[in-house]
Amino acid sequence: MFWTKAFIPTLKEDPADAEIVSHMLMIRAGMMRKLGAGIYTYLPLGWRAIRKVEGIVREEMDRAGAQELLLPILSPAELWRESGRWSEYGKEMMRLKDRNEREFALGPTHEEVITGTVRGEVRSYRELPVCLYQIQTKFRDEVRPRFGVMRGREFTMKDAYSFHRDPASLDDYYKIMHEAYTRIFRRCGLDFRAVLADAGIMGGKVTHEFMVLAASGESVVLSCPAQGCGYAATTDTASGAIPACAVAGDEPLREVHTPGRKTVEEVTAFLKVGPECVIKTLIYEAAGAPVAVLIRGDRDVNEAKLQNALACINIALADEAVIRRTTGAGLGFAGPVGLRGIRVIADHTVKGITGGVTGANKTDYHLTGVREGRDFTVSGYHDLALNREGDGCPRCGAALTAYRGIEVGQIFKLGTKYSESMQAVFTDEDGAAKPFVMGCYGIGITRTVAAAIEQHHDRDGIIWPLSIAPYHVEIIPMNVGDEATMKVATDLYAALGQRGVETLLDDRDERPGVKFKDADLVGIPYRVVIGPKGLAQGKVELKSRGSKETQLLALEGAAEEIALMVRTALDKLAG
RNA sequence: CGGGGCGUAGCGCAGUUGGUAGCGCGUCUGGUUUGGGACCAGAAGGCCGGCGGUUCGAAUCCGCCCGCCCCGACCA
Repeated sequence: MFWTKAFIPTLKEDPADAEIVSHMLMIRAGMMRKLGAGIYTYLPLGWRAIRKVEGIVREEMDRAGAQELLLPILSPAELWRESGRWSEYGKEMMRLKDRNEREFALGPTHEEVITGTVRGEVRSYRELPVCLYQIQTKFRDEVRPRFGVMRGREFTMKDAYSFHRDPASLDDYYKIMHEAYTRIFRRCGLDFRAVLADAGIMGGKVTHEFMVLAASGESVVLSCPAQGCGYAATTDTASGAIPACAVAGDEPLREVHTPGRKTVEEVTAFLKVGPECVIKTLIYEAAGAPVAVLIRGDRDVNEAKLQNALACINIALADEAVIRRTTGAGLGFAGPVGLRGIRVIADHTVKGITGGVTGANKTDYHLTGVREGRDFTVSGYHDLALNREGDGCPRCGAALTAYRGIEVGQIFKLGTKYSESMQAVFTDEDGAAKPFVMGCYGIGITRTVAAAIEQHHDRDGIIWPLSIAPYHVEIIPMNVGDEATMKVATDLYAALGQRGVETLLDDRDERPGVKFKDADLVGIPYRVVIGPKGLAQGKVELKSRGSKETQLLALEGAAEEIALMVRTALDKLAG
């Protein structure tokens, strides 16, 4: 491609509304433009990078035995009612009505559609396992779209669904997919980790997220530094030993006046005790019913764990009216002692507390000297705490360390959640109708591109991994007015093209500085400068983006040499 | 949805006693330049987010709406 013919609108300045590097660079390098919050137009350069990632994903999915198909974006509400997610999915799902007031969803994910597709078509265990995938646009009405393509409302995703005869077959295939994902992200040139995760609304128990390591990542991973342990999990799902606190004195239960002290911070400052003495009491609403959740005052509740403990997806902190109704007190004075007519569950950190501080269920009063077991009991203890750095590894006990990551993929063992609710069954060897055992496997394509930029850039711009770069080589003729220079440039361009090297030739009549700046910004891995310095010796200058040194290549055979370099580097990434 | 901020030329921004709008970059023309975002001269480009109000007069004051960004609860 010749730059003068290409649509690559680069910008000198950072866009005002971009916060993170990948977002700024994708705009500045002319890869995309914003149309609305979380909605982007992909310009040719951005689209090429996206298609590179898609290509790698396709190759690896095919290698793993999956077959590509294309499901519709628009799906009737009926299908979602079958699985229960029409109501369960909540506001995140984009919904619309047709002219006859029939309801539809814009697919945020496709378990229902694929299950509806396979159901009735795959009838025998002999046809299993089967895995189908698509690369397609997904819609999610995110509460807060942000960070460019990282959290968009419309984004490209690869989603695969596998159907199995039994859990053992799913287990085998899950491993194959795990391996395929590892190959994909390695080929994309990413530094990543597979970590244990929470299944959330997808259902199922076993799931891993693939995290690209980046300080700008929205996910936090807790991992075990101990040699040979290997435990790593997102904070949504991580468990870990929380250090016990010294048991406070065994004072009698006493009511104290704590006017206006609502938060743990205010109460502990007022009573001159540590936050670990407080039994924090949060009133949640789970499927409309209030639940009191207790946790030690120095800890926070992990809502993903709470959802699992309550087996309820729609949970939220109750508003003040509900709190008043259930506790008889204003916000900030709830406590488990004497709390009636409401389910009370607690995190393990609450067990055995003596001399504790809790709300008195009476506005402006707290209780001190509270003893678990004597003054109150709970209906169950669960792991509800948000773990953090320093907590003990659940496998080996070593202190966990934390790092941030961008979630680019997730694989799930769904089990029979969808096949059962949607009556998708096959006939097994014994003649019995059984629900498919399912797995599903997602990759955020557009997010992967952004993650790659987060990991590969410098002050001047993007430094593409060769495998996903929009072009392999950029040729910069120093003086486009000079016939000899242009002859060398266009000959090299043609020779590289013949050898399958994707090349961009910056034939703009611009000063060198402008072209160099844009070349750095756009980040094509190899740059060939054709100018008087080299030509005087019959040579061209080759430089890798991101490296300082330039090497001179003899004009003769330059195309051959560059093509070989590109091929070798790509092969190396492909493993 | 709650809290904070912003909407003025393609992009980045200025614009306070209220008097019909400016700077830098980019674009176009001409010239001089040409190894890391050149210089000179000239030019084009604005329903000042929208609607309503106050006023002789509104980018500026008031109200409502829309859009965008950031901070808190979600997920590929």
